[in-house]
Amino acid sequence: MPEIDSSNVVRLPEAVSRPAGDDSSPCAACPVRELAVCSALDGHELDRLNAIRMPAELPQGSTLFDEGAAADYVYNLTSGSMKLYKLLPDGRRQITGFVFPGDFLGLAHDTEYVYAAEAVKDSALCKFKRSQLSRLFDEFPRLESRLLSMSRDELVEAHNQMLLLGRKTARERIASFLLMLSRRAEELGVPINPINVPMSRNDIGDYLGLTTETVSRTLTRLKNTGVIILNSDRKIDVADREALEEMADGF
Amino acid sequence: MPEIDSSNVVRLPEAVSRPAGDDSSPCAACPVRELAVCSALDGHELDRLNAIRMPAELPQGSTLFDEGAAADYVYNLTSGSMKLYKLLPDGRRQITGFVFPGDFLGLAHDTEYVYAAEAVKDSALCKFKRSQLSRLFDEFPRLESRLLSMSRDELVEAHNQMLLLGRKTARERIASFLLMLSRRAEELGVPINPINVPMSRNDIGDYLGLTTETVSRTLTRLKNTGVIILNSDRKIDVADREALEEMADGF
DNA sequence: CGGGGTGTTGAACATATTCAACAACTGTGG
DNA sequence: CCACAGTTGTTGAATATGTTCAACACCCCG
Repeated sequence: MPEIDSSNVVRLPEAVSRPAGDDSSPCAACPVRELAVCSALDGHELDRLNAIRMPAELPQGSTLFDEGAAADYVYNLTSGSMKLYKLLPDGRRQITGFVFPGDFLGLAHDTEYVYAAEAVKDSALCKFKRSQLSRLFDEFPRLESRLLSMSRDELVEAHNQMLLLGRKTARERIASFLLMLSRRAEELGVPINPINVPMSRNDIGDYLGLTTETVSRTLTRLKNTGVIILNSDRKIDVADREALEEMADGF
Repeated sequence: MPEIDSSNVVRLPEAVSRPAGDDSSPCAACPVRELAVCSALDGHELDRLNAIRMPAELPQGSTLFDEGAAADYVYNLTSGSMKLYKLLPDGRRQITGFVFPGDFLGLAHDTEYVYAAEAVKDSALCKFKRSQLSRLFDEFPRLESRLLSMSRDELVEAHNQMLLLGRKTARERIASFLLMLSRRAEELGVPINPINVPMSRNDIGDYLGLTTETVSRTLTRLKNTGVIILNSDRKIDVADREALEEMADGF
C-alpha cells in the first residue's frame, strides 16, 4: 500500500498543487529532466517554468480528467504510469496510449480534452495552467519547438498504432506491445528483462483492439512456444527477442 | 485524361520545382491560403516563405515519396488529394490518412519519412526544403506555432482513427468515413451532397482496416436501408445524415 | 467490340469474440 | 494466521463478424 490517499478522487486542488515557488529548483533532481519538455530550457528559463509549475500526485486507478472536460491544464508525468482512452456510448473503450515518465499529456482540440486520463500506477505530475504555459511559449520559442518535436513523435507512434490496429494479427499486436514496453523501459533506464507490465490484461486488450481473453490466450501461446516466460506478478521475461521482433514486424 | 504527364514517376526535379521567385505573389490566388500553414503569416512573411517555395505537380497514382526515404522536403497540398500509407513485409497496407488541399505532409521521424505518399487524384503541392523551412521557423515563431496547432489537430484525428480501428464495427467505420469526407468537403467549401469519394474501395478498406469486399457489402447494406444512395461515379448521396451520425458514434 | 481495372455478390472459412466456468492471486477481517 | 471475497487471469466451447476465394457485372477507354 502506498502512503498516498487511495480514495478514487483526484487530489489536485490547492493543498497539493500550489505553485512550487518555495522549492528553488526541484527540477535539478527530476528523474525525467532530460526527457520531458523541460530539456529545451536552460537554468534561467527552467526557473521561469518552475514558477508556474504545480506538483500533483495521483493514486492508482483515479482519473486525472475525462474526455470532454474543460482543458485548463496540461501535465508532464514525472513518475508512475497512466493510460489515455476514449469511450463509445455502449462502453466500448479504446486506450489510445500509455503515458510514461517524461511524457506530456493534456492535448486538447480547442478547450476540451479529447481523451480521458487515468493513473495505471500511483503517479506524480507537473501541472501547468495552459494559459500560463502558452505565455511562456512566446518568451521561449524553444519550448514550443520542443513541444512540436514531441508531438511529431507522438504522431509517428499514432501511425504505427494505426497499422497495428488495422492490419496486424493478435500475435503481431502482442509482440509489438511487449517491444514497445521494452523500448520505453530502456529509454527510462530501468531494467528491460523481465519487462514490467503495469497494466491489466483488460487494458492491454483495449489498447490493442482485442479482448482480454485473446490477450491472455496469445500470451499463453507465446509462452508455450518459448518466446516469453510469464511470471505471476505482471512481469514478462523475453526469452527470444529476435522472434518477438520478427513477429511484431509481420515477418 | 488530364494534360499532366501521366507517367508513373514523380515530376519533381528542376523543370517543375524551381523557386517561385518569378511570380511575385502566387499565394494571393491560392485557394487554400487560409487553411494551410501560410495562414499564420502576413504579407511580408509570406513573401519570405514564397521565396523558398517550389511548386510541384503530381499525376494520379504516382508516388511522392516512399516510407523510409530521405525526408529532405515537406509539402503542402494545394489541390487534388493524396493518401499516406504504411506497409507490412507481406504487402498488408494501412492507409494512415488522406490528404486534402491545405494539409501539410512530410512528417518525418528523424531524417526519414515514416509513411509513403501517393496521389489519389492529380495533385499540386508547395514543396519546401526542410532545412530552409526550419530556418524560417526561427524567424517567424508563429509559423512553428501554426504547425504545432496543425500537428495537434492531426493527433486528435489519429486518436479518433484508433478508436475506429480498434473498436468500431464495419458499419460504424463506413459511417465515420463518409462523415469525415463530408466534413472535409465542407471545410474546403465544396458541395457536400453528394459526397465526392475520390478513392477506390480498396483504398477505403485499407484506411478502415477492412477488405474491399466488406467495404462494398457494407455500402450496399447502407444503400438498402435507405441511408445513402450509391451513384456509379464515386459519388454518394447522404439520404439520412442523422442516421449516419448515430451509426458513426456507435449509438 | 474487347480488355483491364473496379466494384459487387456468393459460399466457405478463419480469426477473434462471446459466454461461461474456473483458477490464481490480493487484500481483508475474523 | 487462515478463510473468504473480490479482482484478475486463464481456459474451453459455441458463435459471429469479417475474410478469403471465386465468379461475375460494370464501365470507362482503347
